[in-house]
Amino acid sequence: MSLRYALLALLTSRPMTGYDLSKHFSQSVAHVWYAPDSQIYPELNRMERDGLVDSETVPWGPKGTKKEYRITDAGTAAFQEWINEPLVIRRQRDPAYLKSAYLEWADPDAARAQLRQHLEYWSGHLQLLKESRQSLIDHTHPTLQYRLKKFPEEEHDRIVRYKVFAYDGLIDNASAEVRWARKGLALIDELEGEST
Amino acid sequence: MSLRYALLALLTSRPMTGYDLSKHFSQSVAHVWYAPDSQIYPELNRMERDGLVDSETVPWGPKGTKKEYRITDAGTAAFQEWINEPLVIRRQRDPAYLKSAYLEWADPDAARAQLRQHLEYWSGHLQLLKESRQSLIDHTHPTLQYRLKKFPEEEHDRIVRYKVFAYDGLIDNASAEVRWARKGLALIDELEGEST
DNA sequence: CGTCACTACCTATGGAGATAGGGAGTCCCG
DNA sequence: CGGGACTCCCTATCTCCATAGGTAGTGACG
Repeated sequence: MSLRYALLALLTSRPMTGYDLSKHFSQSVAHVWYAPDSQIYPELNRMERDGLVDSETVPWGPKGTKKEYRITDAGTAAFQEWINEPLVIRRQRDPAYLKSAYLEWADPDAARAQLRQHLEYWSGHLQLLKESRQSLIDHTHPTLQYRLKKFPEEEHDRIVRYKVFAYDGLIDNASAEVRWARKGLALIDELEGEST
Repeated sequence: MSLRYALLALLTSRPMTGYDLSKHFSQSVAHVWYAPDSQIYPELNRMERDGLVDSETVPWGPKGTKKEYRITDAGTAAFQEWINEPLVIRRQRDPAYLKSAYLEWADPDAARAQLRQHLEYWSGHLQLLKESRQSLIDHTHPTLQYRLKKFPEEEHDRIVRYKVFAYDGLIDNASAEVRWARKGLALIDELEGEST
């Protein structure tokens, strides 16, 4: 059910089409949550049925139209209720760690390739997270700008600091992954001899 | 499909019943992978159908029987093939971070309760991880003992070090979560005033 | 006027995972 | 010998999520 609230969260900043939301989920917000459009469109329909969002059909070009979704009061209330609810603890289940616990069965070069892959993915991710964090701090983050307009100036610092806090956690996690992969590569070199 | 390989991984140490495997998944191995028995039993049946495991019905008490699963050569081969395959990168998707990015909408006490919950969960988890890591190092880890018996002495250090490496990564992650939760609690105190 | 990247919206399908049960046997303790 | 905790095996159901498609309009470029 988190997808629903992730959508509501985005819609608290401004009205958007399903396509806009989908873009966000595969770009900036993807650090916090991700969903393909095949999940988003049906969910938006359900949310409209449940009265959490309103849709307005707006013209787009000579013949086309698009549906812009706007959060309703009921939607805002539902979002706020969710944010105050106790956490649902998610078991973390990463195949990378499962594999790493049995690396003695692996071909050293395959193991190296995997750790390099892990390193590459998390380094890139870390870079993006750092850039997003910075764009929050200097208020160049696009969604943040829409969001801040809805709040008085004296609230801005508070809003930004919570978001930076979230990114700090994500950055710490990503850094740990990068460190871990590097350590693994060194370990393989030590136990199996230098790479070929 | 990771469940299948997690099961094979455990069965490389010794034959087990579905119940044994289920116990492992909710106890020691739960740090790396988790599955409820409702997933395990059907998967074992499919694995037997696919020839990755053999089952032997052994008597248990006067009337009862139990089915002990043993990995086959085909199973070992499949496991090894999997371990050498490139990683399937998993997007991390933790509702705790989604919520934390919108904490300005939350009631401060609810936010505090959530972070305390996060802190408690990860502190406990961290403790368990550290204990498991130690039991690997001093060879008191139960599954490890079975596993080492199957390998010559000179391999033991290598096997243990890979497992410790996996745990080191998990411990680093859990530590990051603990740090993050503490930082969040301090942030709320700073922004909203001390807790009531 | 064609084509190409992009915007916009949607469906089908299947696997994974969580939750919630059921039913039968064992073993020990009081 | 009865009750309770535990062992053992299994099914049903529902949500989530990923993958892989499909259709139609837009706007810019050559």
